[in-house]
Amino acid sequence: MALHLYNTLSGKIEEFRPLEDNEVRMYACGLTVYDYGHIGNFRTFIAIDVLHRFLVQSGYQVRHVMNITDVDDKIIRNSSRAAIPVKEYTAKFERAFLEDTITVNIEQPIFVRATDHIQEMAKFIAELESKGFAYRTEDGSYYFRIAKFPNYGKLSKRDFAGMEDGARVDVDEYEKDNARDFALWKSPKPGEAFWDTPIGRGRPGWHIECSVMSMETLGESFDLHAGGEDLIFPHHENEIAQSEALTGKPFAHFWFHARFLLVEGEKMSKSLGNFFTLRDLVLKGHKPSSIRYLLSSVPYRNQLNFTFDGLKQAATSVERLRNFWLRLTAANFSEGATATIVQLALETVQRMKSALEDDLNTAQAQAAIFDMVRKANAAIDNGEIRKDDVAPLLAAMDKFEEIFAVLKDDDVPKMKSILEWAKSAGREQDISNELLEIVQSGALSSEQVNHKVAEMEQARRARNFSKSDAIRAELAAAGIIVENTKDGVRWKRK
RNA sequence: GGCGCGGUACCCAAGUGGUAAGGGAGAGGUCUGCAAAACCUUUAUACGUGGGUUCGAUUCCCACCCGCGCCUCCA
Repeated sequence: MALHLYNTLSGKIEEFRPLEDNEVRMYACGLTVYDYGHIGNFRTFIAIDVLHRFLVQSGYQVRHVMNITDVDDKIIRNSSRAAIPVKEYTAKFERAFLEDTITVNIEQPIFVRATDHIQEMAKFIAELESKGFAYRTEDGSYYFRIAKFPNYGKLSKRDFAGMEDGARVDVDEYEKDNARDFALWKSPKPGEAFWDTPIGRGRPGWHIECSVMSMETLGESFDLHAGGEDLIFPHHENEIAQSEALTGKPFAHFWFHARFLLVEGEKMSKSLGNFFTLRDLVLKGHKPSSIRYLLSSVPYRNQLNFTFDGLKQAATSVERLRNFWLRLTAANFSEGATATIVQLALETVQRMKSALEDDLNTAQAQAAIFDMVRKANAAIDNGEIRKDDVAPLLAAMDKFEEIFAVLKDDDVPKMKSILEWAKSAGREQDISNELLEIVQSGALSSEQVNHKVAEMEQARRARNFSKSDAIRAELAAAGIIVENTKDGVRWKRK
């Protein structure tokens, strides 16, 4: 079997084959930086990241470009309201977005910024105009002429054939030839930000940036284009129209769309009060690893119901996996190997691979690792695991980690920096006690903890339990949990 | 109205034409100075409702009910 993905363009699950043998060129629509990224954004970005990571794991060279939209109507409006330049307005959110991608362990793509490509966009539009696909209106805006592009609608499966030029005229857009024609370039209204270009003053329409930047970085035809499901129409449909009108070649071959999530069973919206940015959740004391785990646990084409209960469950699940990893690395096993265990590890790797090859079925991949963990834990208890079994089991865990990226415990420093941000951004009132407690567990260095734990062990061996309990309590207060297992003592941060 | 997706145990959530993965939670037990971790057992006569096809359907078809998405900005 090989990787099979649902392709929005064909409406079917297809085998994914890159245009060039070993290289995958993919482009993803990133964030419009007029605000902080919310969990819906990150559900999509994590789905794309899982794809990226799995392609790498499958042996491909991956060239993954993600755009940052740093000019659009909302940005223009908000920045002019705040009376600050566009660039200054977006810089803050752009920085936050880049930090957030690191917070949830997104394998870094090549980021490209819309405002760095304005001149290329103008050139692109000029070429479209010379080929008759674009026209200029009286105010200096440019529109794409849909009637010239017969395939319009092929991605979103819409039929525009019945639409004649001028058949329906939108009163607000009286300058357009056809109501469906979309903006390539917008002339500035008084006071609005603009760029000077050979096609005049103005700013790009929403869709043009992705056509320009993807073709510039990946070529006229590339393998895969990704985004949230809402982008299918009009954004991606329009990108196809512009791009293929210009080049006459197929644009992206695969179209990958992640489904919207629900929050507590309802559509996320500010008015319902269930709208959360990534930072909101961390401030409430939720670990980035829990968030990532929950967001990746439901296959990307299924609706995911994001709940706080689910977030707690995710935290426990991650904990279970981390505990197993610790147990495996800490315990002393006898010499030799047990064939059934080695076999189990190999089967698990295979199960994960098959699951992910099946349109990235993350739920099944997770089920596979949990099956292994349960069986291996039981085997450890029964003394059936020996030294040479550890490496294959760890290898399976590593394969899992390469995709899901939740086992490595670096939550505390990440949460700490978000805590610092909150203080500097005037969000003190949103800092929860849970967050403070977790961050506090990072206060003691590992050396300090090791020292205390050794002291505690000494007291325990001397059966001085009042002293050992006192140390245990002291460490617990500092957010350190000490565990005495059959295999010896170990500790972890809360 | 057009196009599309889904309704599976207490919760989250896979999946299959032959009678239901996984996680969480609950209950009981083992281990343990305490705590934690771990393990074992247990928790869906059954997959929205009603029909149909079939030897057999949760899985296919039809209708209905409910939820969700796109059709204007939105991951």
